[in-house]
Order: sequence, then structure tokens, then C-alpha cells
Amino acid sequence: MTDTLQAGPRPRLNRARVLEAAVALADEIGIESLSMRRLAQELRVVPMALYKHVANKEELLDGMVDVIVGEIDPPAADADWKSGVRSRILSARHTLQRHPWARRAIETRTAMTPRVLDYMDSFIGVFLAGGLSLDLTHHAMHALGGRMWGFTQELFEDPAAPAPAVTDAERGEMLRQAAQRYPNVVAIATSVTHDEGSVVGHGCDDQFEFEFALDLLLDGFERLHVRDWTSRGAKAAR
Amino acid sequence: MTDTLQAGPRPRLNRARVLEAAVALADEIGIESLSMRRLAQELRVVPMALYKHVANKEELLDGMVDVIVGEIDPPAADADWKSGVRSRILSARHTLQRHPWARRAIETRTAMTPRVLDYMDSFIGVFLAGGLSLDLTHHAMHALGGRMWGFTQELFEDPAAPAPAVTDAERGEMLRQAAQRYPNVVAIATSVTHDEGSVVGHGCDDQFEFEFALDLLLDGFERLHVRDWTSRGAKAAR
DNA sequence: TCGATAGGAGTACAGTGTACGCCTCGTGGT
DNA sequence: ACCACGAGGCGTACACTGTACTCCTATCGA
Repeated sequence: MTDTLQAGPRPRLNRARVLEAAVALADEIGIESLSMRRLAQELRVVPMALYKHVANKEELLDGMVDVIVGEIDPPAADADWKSGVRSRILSARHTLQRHPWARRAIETRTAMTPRVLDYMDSFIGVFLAGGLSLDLTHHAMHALGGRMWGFTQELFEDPAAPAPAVTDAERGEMLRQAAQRYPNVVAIATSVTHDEGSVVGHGCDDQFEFEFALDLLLDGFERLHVRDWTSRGAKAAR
Repeated sequence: MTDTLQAGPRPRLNRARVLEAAVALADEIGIESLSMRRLAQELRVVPMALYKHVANKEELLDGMVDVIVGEIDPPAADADWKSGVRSRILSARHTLQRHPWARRAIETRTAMTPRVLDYMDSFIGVFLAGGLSLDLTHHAMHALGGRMWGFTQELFEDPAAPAPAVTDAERGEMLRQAAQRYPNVVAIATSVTHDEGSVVGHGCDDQFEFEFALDLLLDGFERLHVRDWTSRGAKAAR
């Protein structure tokens, strides 16, 4: 009876409620004003209560991007890979634009949460289903970089492998599980490492990937340029 | 004589020295550990002394990116625009890689410092000197986005014009001065706004620019894909 | 020689993330 | 029906952040 006197019975906290409230609050007051204290106040709870559901603020932010990545529409069953990729990216962009802070948050976060891996896996799947080679798909993912997210960033870029001390057996088990959930991601990763060394995570030349995307764009500019130039010339000639 | 007992006479502070020290310190301990107090300690000075040369931490960070942008090599007098742009971008990337924190710092900063404008202006100049139209150059700048900086970001994206209260006369004067220092930037900006509305800063469709760059990449993938496919077919046929 | 002044020193305050200990319920085993 | 237990919320405390405000002092032009 006592708590009915309050503005509401305040249902018990849980991780999902914390994360959703954080997302909503960030939408409202901006990510830079989002503090643990402010969030706690919003949930009508003492600040330290949050730490029962979130290890620290870093993990809170990780969880927040996880939530919004989960909001991205699943890939529509498009006719060809190109329009499939295109519509997915634009859908991601649309989702991200609803949360202005999300772009910056994703950039600073490097955690590979399950939903992020899901997203990437289905993304890669569209390419592979379209018949593109593992290699080309790999480069394409790099070139798209953050455009996958509806904006731009350099993905995979920090090879500071989290690699938390695990035995080889555990590592093998994790890999098998990952291969089940994220078959495409694993396919790309392993195909890359086969070429070069044996260390997972390396064997992917950052500089090459950068120049690959750069030259794709430059070639595109050039094509548009000469087309423009010739059409102008044709117009002048007739 | 008293100060000769110290590790050094400690030359007087000035803005440049503060900025340089900040850059060096960020290189050493990381941007997230760089605090005003830590920086002051490094300069053997009381924290508040810094505020005589920098309005606040925000401005300190602005100054830091200004410093590193200034480190980028000037554009080499290349034969064609394409290799000119290419080498400039790779040079920028090289510079940025020497300061791991710079990438993230530039992303969060939106201030258009003189050196940034200088950089962009000379960049645009390479395109225009190569004969590209104002329009294509404009789109190209967008498409390259942060790749101009040796990484990736969405530039121009926040049209929240700083527009600090100025009279029309002042505004006109500023524009004339800007046109002298940054002729190419102004050329692009004005050519865009001519098309659509009269408000400076708008008239540049974000969505269009995004899809422009996206389609450039997708077309590139497709070309590589069919080339791969046909060569594979040819090999199988012979 | 003198006084204006730029620049450094000192103190103080609000706000941040979070470590640690306590207390209070709802719940499951006996 | 009891009771212990543990999840989850509370309170306090600490180190650290940016920076506002006041005072002091060394420097330099007249």
C-alpha cells in the first residue's frame, strides 16, 4: 500500500529496462548529458542500483548500441545482391538517424556484441548469396566500412584482439559455436587468415583495404568526369 | 637563481607551447587520459594557468586537431588530379596514423579552424584544376568524406550553422575575406546554394550525397564481380 | 623609476564514475 | 509454516574531472 502513494509501483529493474531507458534518455537529452546519476533518477532509483545490471558505464553504452542495432530491419528478400545490400544499408541509416547520438557511440565502441555479429553475418550473407567471392565480399565489407551503419567509419580497424585468456580447448569450442551462429563471419575471417599467417585477426592488410575503397571511389569520379566531359563535347559539336 | 634549482627555467607559456604539449601528451598517454590537470603538471604549471591561453578544454581539443592538420604535407604538384588526390589522401592518412587519438578527435570536433579550411581549399583546388565541375567536385568531397582525413567520416553533415550573431554588413565582410583565403571552398558552397534555396548551408541534400557515394561503391563491386566471373568462365571454357 | 598588465598561483565547487557495506524483501526447500 | 538465502535497491565515501573567482608577481614600455 505504501508504494501506491508513489507515482507508480515502479516495476523491478532489469538489464533490458535499464538499456531502454538509457536509449530513450539519450534521445531526449543527448549522449553527453547522459550520466549514471541522471539515468538512475529517471528510473527513480539510486545511482548504484544500476551497477547490479550493468558492470560499468562502458558496458551500458555497449548495451545501448546493441539495442539500436537490434532495431535495424532484417534484410528484405531482394532480387539481386546489389539492391539487397542497398536497401539494407539505407534501412540502417534510417534507424540510426532516429538516434542522433548512436553514430558517435558506435564509433567509439569496439565491442562485438551478438546483435552486431548477427547484423554483419546477415549482411555478408547477402553478398555471398549473390555469388560474390569470399575475397571480394571481404573487401566490399571493408570498403563500405561504416556505411553499413548508415554512416561511415573504418571497421575492423583496431586489431587489438580482446582475446581474454582462454585455453585452446575453450577457444576451439567458442569457434565451433561461433561458426554455427555466424557462419558467414567465420567464413570470411578464416578465408583471410589462410592466405598469410596463422594468427587470427591479422593477415588483413589495412593499407590495402583503404586504398581499395579509395580507388573504387576515384575510378567512379573519373568515369563520371569523362562522361560529363564527352557529353559536353557532344553538345558543343552538334 | 631560485628557478635554476628546478629542472629548468621553464620558458613562459603560450598557446603554441600548450597545444604542442597537449599533442605530445595525448600521443603518450592517450586522449582519454588527457586532463587539464595532467597537462598542466606536464608543463610544470598550475592547472588554471592553462586557461589563460585556452578558453576551455573544448578549445584545447580544437587546437590540437589544428596542429596535426597542419602537419599534413602540402599537395604535391602531381600530373593528373587523380594521383594528386590519391597521394594527398594517403599522406593525410600517414600523418593521422602517427597520432592514434586524432581520428576520433577530428570526428567529435566540428570547428572549422583556419588550417582545416586551408586543407579543404587546397584539396578542392586539385579537383578543379583537373577540370572537374563544381558539382562533381562537391559530390566527390562528400563521397570521400573522412577518407580525406586518412579515415572515414561524414563531413559537412551537421548543418547547425554556428552563425554567431553578426550584422549583415559584418557577414558580407567575412564572406569577402573568406573568398580571398578559401576561394575554392566558397565556390563550392555558393554554387550549391544557387540551385535551391537562398539559405546558406542548406540546399545540399544529405540523403542524395549518401546514396551517391554508396552507389559508386556498389557499382565498383559489381564491375569487379562480373570481371571475376567472366575470367573464371573463360578459364573454364579453354 | 614606476605602474599597468599579462600570466601564473591558490582556493573552491559542482558534477562524474564507482568501490564497499548494509538492509530488505521475495522465494524455494524443509 | 517456517526460515535462510540471495538478488536487488540504498547510502556513504572517494578520487578525479572541468573551471569560476581572487590574488599575487614578474615583466616591460614610458
